[in-house]
Amino acid sequence: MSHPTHPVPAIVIGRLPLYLRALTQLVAEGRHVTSSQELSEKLGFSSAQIRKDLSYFGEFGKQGTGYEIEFLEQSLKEILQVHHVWDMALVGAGDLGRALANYNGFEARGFRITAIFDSDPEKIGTTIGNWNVLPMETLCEFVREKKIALGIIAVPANAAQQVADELIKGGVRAILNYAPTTLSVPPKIKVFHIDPVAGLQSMTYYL
Amino acid sequence: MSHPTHPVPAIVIGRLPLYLRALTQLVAEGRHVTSSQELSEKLGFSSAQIRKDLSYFGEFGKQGTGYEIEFLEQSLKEILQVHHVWDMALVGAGDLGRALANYNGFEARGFRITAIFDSDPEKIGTTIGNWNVLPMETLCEFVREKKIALGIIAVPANAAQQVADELIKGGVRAILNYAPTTLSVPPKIKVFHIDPVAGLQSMTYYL
DNA sequence: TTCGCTTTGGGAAAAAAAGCACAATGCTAC
DNA sequence: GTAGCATTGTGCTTTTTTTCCCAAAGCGAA
Repeated sequence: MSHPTHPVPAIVIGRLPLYLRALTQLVAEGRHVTSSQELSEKLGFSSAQIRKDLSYFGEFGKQGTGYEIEFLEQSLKEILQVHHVWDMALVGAGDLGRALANYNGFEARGFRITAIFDSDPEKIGTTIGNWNVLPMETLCEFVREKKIALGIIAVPANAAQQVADELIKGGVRAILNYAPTTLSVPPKIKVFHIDPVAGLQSMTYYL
Repeated sequence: MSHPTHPVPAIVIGRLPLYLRALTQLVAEGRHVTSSQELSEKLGFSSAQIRKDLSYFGEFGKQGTGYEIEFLEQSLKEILQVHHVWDMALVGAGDLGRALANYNGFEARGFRITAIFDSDPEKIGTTIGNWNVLPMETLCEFVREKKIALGIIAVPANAAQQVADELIKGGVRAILNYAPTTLSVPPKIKVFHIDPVAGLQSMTYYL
């Protein structure tokens, strides 16, 4: 059952993709059954935590045996709604945008870049991978037209808020933000922020 | 005072870089004083949480007034040890490695790429930005020689563990991992993992 | 100076998250 | 069939994290 009656803590949702990633890796190794204990060792969470997280969504395991990997994998994909592929609009055709466009790890995990936008006339019309870089002015309409729910921001910090506003105007409901700045968005819009420097800084504290 | 007697929760350390980023932004806007209330609105944490987080390290504010921005910024930099610049070894000269090498947001925030390594003979010797791509075989010795404490892994998932082992053998103490796989490392080694797809997947749950 | 407004720092309370421990159950070997 | 071992799901406990709240203190106006 993938429709819990009680709300699931966001911190639990944040771990599910990691469980899913580990399961997919096990499938690739030809494995069929695993246990919370094994996942615990692979991922560094306690086995009790893994079992409790999964139990928010139903019963997936067999006592004495563990979890049937393909079944749990499929269940998690449905819970996270990545059993079908999401279209995404990528904004920013700089080095980072190019790296994201050429990254071929999206599709297998439920995502696909549908178009790339940039405001630089030098870049508009150029080709990255299989895409033509489109002008920023067409972003909002494109997103609305194609009912795209996800946007990726890969522009400098000072342009990020403006891009976010355009994406949201077009109807995007979640944003993956690579710009090192906090975005201000309506409460319904989800934002996931990637800031490698923040990660580095929290590690150097310990050195 | 930046030497707490009691250990500070890791979750608090994880927020400090975000406070620092916001403060740097305020400085750039020419501001001199702020409050936990203002930071709260900018960052989306409660003001009480911000005050309590800072109070682990001492008293930085003035009652009735708030925080002197430059002073708090400098204090946080010292706490996080990013008041001086850290050298980093980047492994992987693919699209992502190139994007990281060309990213110019590292240095201002306390980090600098010192060398780039790859195992592909086609890439070794080529130039990325100001760097020559060096052969993987020289990684361990280079890191040891130059006493580099930080490594960035930007290689495919199936090569990541091997690269991590080499970095650690050379003496690296923290790793920024872009490969979509969990690394197994000794307990003293810090790992910060960046997986955009995991972020996307935790957002699609809510859509 | 005094009043009124503002804001911090931190003790205490509340809420959230994690861990413990075990009954229930399944598998395998004999 | 039964003994022995493994593993889940979950109620309960403990720990961690967040929030609440207010005394103390700074500032500016009169």
